[in-house]
Amino acid sequence: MLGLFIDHDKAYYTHEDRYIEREWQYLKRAWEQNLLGEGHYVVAYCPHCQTSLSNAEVGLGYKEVEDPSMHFKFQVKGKPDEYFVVWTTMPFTIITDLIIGVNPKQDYVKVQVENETWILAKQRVEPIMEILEIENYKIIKTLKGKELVGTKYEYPLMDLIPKQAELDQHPLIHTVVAEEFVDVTTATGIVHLAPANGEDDYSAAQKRELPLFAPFDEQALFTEEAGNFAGHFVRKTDSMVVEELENRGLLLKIGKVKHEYPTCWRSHHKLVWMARREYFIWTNKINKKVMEAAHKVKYFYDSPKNRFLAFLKEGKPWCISRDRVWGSPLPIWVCEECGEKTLVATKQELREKALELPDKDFELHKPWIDRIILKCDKCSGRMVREPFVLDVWHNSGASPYARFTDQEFKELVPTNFLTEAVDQTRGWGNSLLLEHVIYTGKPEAPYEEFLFQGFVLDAKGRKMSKSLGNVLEINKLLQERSADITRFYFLWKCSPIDSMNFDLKELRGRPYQVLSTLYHLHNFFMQNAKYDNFDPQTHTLTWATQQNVLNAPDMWLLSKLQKLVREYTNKAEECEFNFALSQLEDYVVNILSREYVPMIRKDLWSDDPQTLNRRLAVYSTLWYTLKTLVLLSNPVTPFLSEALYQTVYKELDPNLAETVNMENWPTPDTDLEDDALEEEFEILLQTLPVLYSARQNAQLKRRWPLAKTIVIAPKKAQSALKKLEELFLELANVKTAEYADTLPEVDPDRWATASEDELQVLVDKIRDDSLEGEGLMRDLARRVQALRKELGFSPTDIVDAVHIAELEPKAIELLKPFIDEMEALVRAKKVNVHEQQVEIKADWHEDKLDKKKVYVAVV
RNA sequence: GGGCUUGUAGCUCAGUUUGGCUGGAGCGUUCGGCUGAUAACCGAAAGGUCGAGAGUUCAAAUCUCUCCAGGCCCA
Repeated sequence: MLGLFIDHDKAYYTHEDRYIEREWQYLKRAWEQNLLGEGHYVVAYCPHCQTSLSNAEVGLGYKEVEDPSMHFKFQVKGKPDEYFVVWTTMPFTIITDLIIGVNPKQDYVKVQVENETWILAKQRVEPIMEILEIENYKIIKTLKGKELVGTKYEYPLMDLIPKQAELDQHPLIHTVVAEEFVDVTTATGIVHLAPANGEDDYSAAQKRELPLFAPFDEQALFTEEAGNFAGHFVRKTDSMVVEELENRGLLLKIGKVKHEYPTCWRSHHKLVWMARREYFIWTNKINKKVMEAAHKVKYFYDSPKNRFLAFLKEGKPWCISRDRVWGSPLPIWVCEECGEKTLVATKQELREKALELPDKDFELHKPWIDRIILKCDKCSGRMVREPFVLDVWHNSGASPYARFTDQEFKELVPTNFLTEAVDQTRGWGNSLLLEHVIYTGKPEAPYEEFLFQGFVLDAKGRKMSKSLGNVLEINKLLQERSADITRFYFLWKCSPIDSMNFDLKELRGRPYQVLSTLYHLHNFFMQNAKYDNFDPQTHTLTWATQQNVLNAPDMWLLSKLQKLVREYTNKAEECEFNFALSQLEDYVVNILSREYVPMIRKDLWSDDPQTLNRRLAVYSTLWYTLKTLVLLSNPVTPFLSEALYQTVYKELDPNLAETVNMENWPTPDTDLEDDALEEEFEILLQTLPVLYSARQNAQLKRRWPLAKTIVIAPKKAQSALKKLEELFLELANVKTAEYADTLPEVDPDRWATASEDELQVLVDKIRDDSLEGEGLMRDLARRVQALRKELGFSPTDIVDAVHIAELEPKAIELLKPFIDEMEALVRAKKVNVHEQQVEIKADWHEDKLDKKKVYVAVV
């Protein structure tokens, strides 16, 4: 809705067979390189719904629940009186306990309690003793966590679980390990680890290559391997475990605790973490290549780069299997007889190898795909498909190859530029990279540049959410504000990687002003250019140069434009859109609208055929400048650009391309650059406000012409002003100028002054009759102009007569020499001034001039 | 709890990489002015513990450490 170019003919759908077949090619490459295989993964599982939940789903269901709070002890092997003190809210996990963890860097102590020695974190001694209501205890030794590593403990339920007795033979099982994640600020600072029932636990075990002990089935019931606990639902064994520990004298305290714990968002049952059989891409094996590929990408900003690289460096295996119905199937078949596995990556091959096929016309989805039985190459047995579908991130990460043909893939991948929001660091940015490295076998990303963009927040910097009611609805927004102003605001306000506080009020402020000014500049240009029959094909800049009708302001404007094109392009290419747009903003609002237009206004305010070429030169300058601005802003404001292109540029030059999008990107023209001239204008534009300030100090309106100004400035500034004197005098509305190095001796009462830095400007306060008359004429002309506009005349209309009444005789006298000039200025055939309101064909309008009433009428 | 990141005027942002003069801009506010492209514009004024604290240094918004608060991702 905000404007996108989409090639609908090239749309791709990840559920189509041809996409799936090509996606499978990635898996095939992984399979061939031994990068795809079976493993275990600890997932959140809802025992009621009998399904695993994604992380996002887990996040949905945090609730306060009640759980057992069990303090217990593990006896140190060979030391009947020495124990590790441990706390858990899930007693059932003692069944799958394999190791206990301490933090290597933290202090632990041995505490004498009656005849026993207990080991726990130093800082937890007091709170734990309080909980256990033990008053007499003595710290007898302090040691670092790492000193405990390797200590073997007696696994308490060995007699009930024969498999645990078997595992106990392993040198690392039932020993203390060191893990940074162990927190010594809560509980006892010692954790027991059940790798089958916790993610941290699992990775700690995997790191040490421990065998997995996961004695439960798909329904979360303990299997025979769990010995006495077999057949029970895992969580139901909590109380059994508590009882067994108590019988063995290992239970210290059993209570209840309320805490935040994830529950199933559907059934509200407490989730259980369980190791389940899954398929993995062993990206850890190709981490070096992945890192090399990632380092070659340009990210434009350091923070998203650091974040992406840090994430990739973890090199975690990618679990790609999902237990769902919808999704692209995992194309792995397993032999029921010999356990042989095969990966089949095309429909054709499936047909060839099949023992059984579904209907003639099947698609590559459940349930059809599960009905395909293959013949085992090894033993000719029946092979059935692994029931998994693929992680959706695998689908999207496969797009570079899957969506294109081989030829297109060769030509278009790696692509130049991709952009996504920062949350896609672990999403698309990652999956695209991993799959491409696997597919090509090369340390190369499928994108050369990747811009990770920040999030949009509400005006106060809060996350947008339905519950807060601060969600911005784009449809509503677009009813009131254009897509372009929204786009401009997005890119202009802040760096694309920062999160952005979106404020409607702000959008209506400066962004509106910039676009509105650009639009009105075109209006202004069209009004005048059409009136003078400007023809862009004939009246080019080259023509204007040849006719010698380009003046300093035009050349200054054009020089500044080249700088803008260069800077804007550079910033945009670096994705510093906010800086690019603030350059554009400055050029449109300040340089062009506020500074250039007043410089050429007088040239345009004339019908004189003698000066037509000068006016045409201004139009050629504006044509070139405005068109360049429209092209620069086109990526940001495509609708406005197109509208202006059609109604202004194509209107005056029908030979132009069909759309603004067919135009080339502007490049700076060094021939038009003039640093010296820019410097001179810089001085002029610094001097004028000082002069205006001096005027203001003496209450001398800008409309009133003054006799003389004296500028005290460094030599360089003096010469610049002398060079641009005609323009300076006109903009200053002063008849003559003098320049000095130091303040001359003048009558301080006669001269108004203002200064800034090395610059001081004096203006002559004394106005003779002629200056007063001209000033009065311009005051009155201003009133007439306002009235003309109010009455609906267009600027080019010529009115029959203008009447001004209730003027003093002296004023009428002063005005006389300037009536002709006023007639030209207000475009009237005749200007009449009266002492009283006379009978005329039009209505009199009251106005105020320096607190006195005047009456104006236009016929 | 971990990683990345942000904190500068009433608001929105520059400036921090490479320490250096009195910390800037736009918007907003107040007063005055200007305006036949403009919903604009010009002049002046008020407005700052540069998130807090400590350290390094002749010198810190800028470098280091700790803390506080916000954001994203993960746990």
